[in-house]
Amino acid sequence: MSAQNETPFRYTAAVAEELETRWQAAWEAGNAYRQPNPGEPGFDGSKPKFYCLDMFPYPSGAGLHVGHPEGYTATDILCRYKRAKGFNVLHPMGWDAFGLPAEQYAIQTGVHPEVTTKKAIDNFRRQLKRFGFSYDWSREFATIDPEYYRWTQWIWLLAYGSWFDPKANAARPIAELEAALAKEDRAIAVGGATKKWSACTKRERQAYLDGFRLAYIGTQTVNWCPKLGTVLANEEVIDGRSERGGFPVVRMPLRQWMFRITAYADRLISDLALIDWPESTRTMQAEWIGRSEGAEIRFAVDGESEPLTVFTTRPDTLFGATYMVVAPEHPLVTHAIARGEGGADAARLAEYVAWAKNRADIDRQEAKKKTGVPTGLFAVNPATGARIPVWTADYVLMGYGTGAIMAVPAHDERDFEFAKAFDLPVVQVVEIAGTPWTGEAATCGEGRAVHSANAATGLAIDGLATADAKRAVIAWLEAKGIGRLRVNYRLRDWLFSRQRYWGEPFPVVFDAEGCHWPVSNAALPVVLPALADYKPVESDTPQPPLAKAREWVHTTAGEAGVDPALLPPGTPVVRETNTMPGWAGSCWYYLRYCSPHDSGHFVAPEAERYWMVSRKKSGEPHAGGVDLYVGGAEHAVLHLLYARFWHKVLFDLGQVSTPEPMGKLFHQGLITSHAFQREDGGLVPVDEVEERGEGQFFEKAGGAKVAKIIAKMSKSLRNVVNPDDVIAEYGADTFRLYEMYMGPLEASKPWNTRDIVGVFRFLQRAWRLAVDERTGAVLCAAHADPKLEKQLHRMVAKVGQDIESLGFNTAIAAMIELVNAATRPTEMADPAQGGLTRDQLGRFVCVLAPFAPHMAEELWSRLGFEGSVTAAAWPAYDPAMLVDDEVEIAVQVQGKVRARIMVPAKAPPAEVEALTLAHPDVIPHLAGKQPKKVIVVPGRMVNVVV
RNA sequence: GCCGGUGUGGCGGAACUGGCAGACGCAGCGGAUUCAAAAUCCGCCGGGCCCUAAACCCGUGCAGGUUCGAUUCCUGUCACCGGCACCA
Repeated sequence: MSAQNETPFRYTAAVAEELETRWQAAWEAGNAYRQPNPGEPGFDGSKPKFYCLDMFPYPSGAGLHVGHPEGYTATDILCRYKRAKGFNVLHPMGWDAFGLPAEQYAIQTGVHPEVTTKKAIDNFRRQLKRFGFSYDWSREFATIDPEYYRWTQWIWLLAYGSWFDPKANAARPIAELEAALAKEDRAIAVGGATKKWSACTKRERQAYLDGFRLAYIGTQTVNWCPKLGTVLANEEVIDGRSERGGFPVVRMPLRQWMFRITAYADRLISDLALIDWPESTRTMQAEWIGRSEGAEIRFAVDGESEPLTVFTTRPDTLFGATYMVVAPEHPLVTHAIARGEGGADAARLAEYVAWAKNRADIDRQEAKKKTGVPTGLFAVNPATGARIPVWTADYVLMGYGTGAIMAVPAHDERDFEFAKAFDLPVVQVVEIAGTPWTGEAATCGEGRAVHSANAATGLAIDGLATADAKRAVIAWLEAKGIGRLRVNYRLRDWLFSRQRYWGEPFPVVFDAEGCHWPVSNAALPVVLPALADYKPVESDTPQPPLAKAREWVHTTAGEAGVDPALLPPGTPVVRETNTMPGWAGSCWYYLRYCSPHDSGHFVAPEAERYWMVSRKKSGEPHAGGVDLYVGGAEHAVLHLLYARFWHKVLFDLGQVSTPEPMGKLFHQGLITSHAFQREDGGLVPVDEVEERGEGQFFEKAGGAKVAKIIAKMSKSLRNVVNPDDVIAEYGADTFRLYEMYMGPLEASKPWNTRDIVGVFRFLQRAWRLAVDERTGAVLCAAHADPKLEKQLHRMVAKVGQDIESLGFNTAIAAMIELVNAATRPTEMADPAQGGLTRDQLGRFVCVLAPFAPHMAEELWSRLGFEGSVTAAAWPAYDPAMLVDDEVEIAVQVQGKVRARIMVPAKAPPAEVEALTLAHPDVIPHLAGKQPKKVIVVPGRMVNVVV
């Protein structure tokens, strides 16, 4: 007799597959997860709301990997639980489909990105649906949908039409600024001179306003990646290489569209305090923005009309500034070369600058040996009055501060190293307790000022602590008019153009004079033209592929949709051929989900107010809108910073209700895998290794011993797990359960296929509690076992708490414990004896439902309960059931457990003490001595100290 | 170098605000059932000492400290992971 015949109704992969696809179809047909908006039929305004968002995926051609369903399962469990607890739940899904990853895949396969992307989306959708996630698919969209990117362009135009008003510390329409300039006929800087607004040309006015727009065009030193054929944002460059692909990046000046994110630097830092985000991510953002407080000091330079301005965080060390350094790109270096002070030095200087410019960032970082040459110029230290040399060196970066420093070798390691290398003077001006000055090394940190007084200049700070010395020097600088307090940021403006095809076109055109004109909102979207040859141009200079769409590029103002009030319709114009970066669409997609089909607004105001406005327990409004945002930590300073910036612009302009987009953020941990490592550190793919004996691994070829290590999943290591395979072998419910049972959601943890069977067996046991494997009949206990009833209450309470704190692994453990306790022995006279009653099974199934929704729905239906388990309320528990009448407590003597006793839970300490001291296992350890002290922790333990 | 995080059985992990270390799962071992196997059910499962058991001792990276009591708090230290990195 075969096993199949004995237990034909066992829960197997085939059974799982059948019931999972059947229920998925039923849920879809019944719109089980459709969440209406306020004002729509079926909307229940009496319920609280919960907006739970997953980071939407890039639909790559490789399909879903096991990391995607980790976060998605977690949010699905939470959303199902919240629905059962009576919330209106917004839980949408969509596709982040523009940008480099999708485009690179298209280039690899030689198929147009539109085709590959749509195919990839279909595949991702199919895979996600197979997991049974409870998304409201009626809200689905992709960032490549013209009806979506129409609003991406609209938001860009909004930023283009705005400026940052420092007085309001907020964005304002640029029309207000323009009106004020015209009304007051203000004099503005044009070229080197100033001119009245009324006397300025169109182009001059535009250039001036471009200095204020939040989305502006300007010439910047950009990161050009020849291999990718595009420029990249600072955030996309890691150690001089592209974040995507790891290709070298060079820096070059280019006229590009930018976002004035630096205007928001302060608010982007300070508002981090308002949101419930992981500390690590907030720290990373704060460090990326890099606020530092210090002073700006202007040094007079011999023979130069303009002073040399530096930024320093240590103005208190001004007396120790013995030389100055400017970046090789600094304009003063050009002057110095032209002036040729010091004869032969001019040639050396020019040579050094050329060398430094061509030196890749990577080389700069590797060789930290200081290099530099004197400019031949001299500046005056305003504190000492001394003439100090001005050098140029590539350890000073043009992109930070003013691109120039005052060097204080005594108290800065880099300056010290440089001074030693080129024999420049070193003067100690700070005495630091615990770090005596030897002259052998720089002493860094705070202390007291020394050798810092000069009667001639009137500055004397000797003896002052660093903080006071800073204040004193700044006050002196301000009085002298040669410096001031200054806050500096590491953050640069955000480069927003890409020389790629697969992105949103900019809704802007240029006239013959090179002036830019916005496409009017009514003419949106500016649709990405179909282009057969979309490949990026691998070159040393940027060449956007869209330039190849000649008919599209060369058009008229009227054709392009420029407001006739701005430009006559017949004016010949060219379209912008750069496209927006992949980040554009993900900057605001969470808003679109609130009203994805609204054709009149980027988000319907009423929907935005309903879904995005939350209140804290105290009743005050929360700064952030989305109640829970779950995704990987790799976007900590990219997507998550950009989205905050866009949201703040929209907030300032009255388009959204909250200053922050995401109230609570959670990063799921990385799912890693195994790989094998040779003694020399080289990694060996898993399929080239065999196990001989217990935990001993050897390379198949050569037989060298290798060690099993944890590594990221990668194609080259052939340790990538495909979710489809796992679902085929065990079903979606098992997959969901396995990923949630692996460990804490936030921890990175290794995939171990062998362990999956554990949760599969749990589901089989749960099934067996309700279904007779031999007959398929429903099986229920006739009478409730009081002990099991109590455990069921505890399980309901524990799982509910654990879901709210995202502790899914322990929640599952609690369910397993209950099922183990309720499991019947193999040989049972009457299957209706033991196990759980129908009522108990119903409650268990409700708790199981968020985790394994398909099995839960099937059991719910088989047990004959009304409706769908997806609509059932979360079971109540009786708090009285959570406490025991009698508890076992540990009895310790000198902190060591010597006995265990059963006592009533509410036994008075004196009684416990008496029981303890009389205990036969305790008496020998007292050794006849009188206990000094007895500590009783009610319900837990008792400790006797002798 | 700086910042953040993590170190618990053979493995993944559990342990609420300091209170019985190792829940739950995997692997392993033993038993019941079976002609046999699978499946199922029951039991054991950190180390030492020991024929076995009781008892005892050790044990949460390492070394100290605070405490009646430390995986949990403090100091130092090592290792690994992530981020930043000539940022003035």
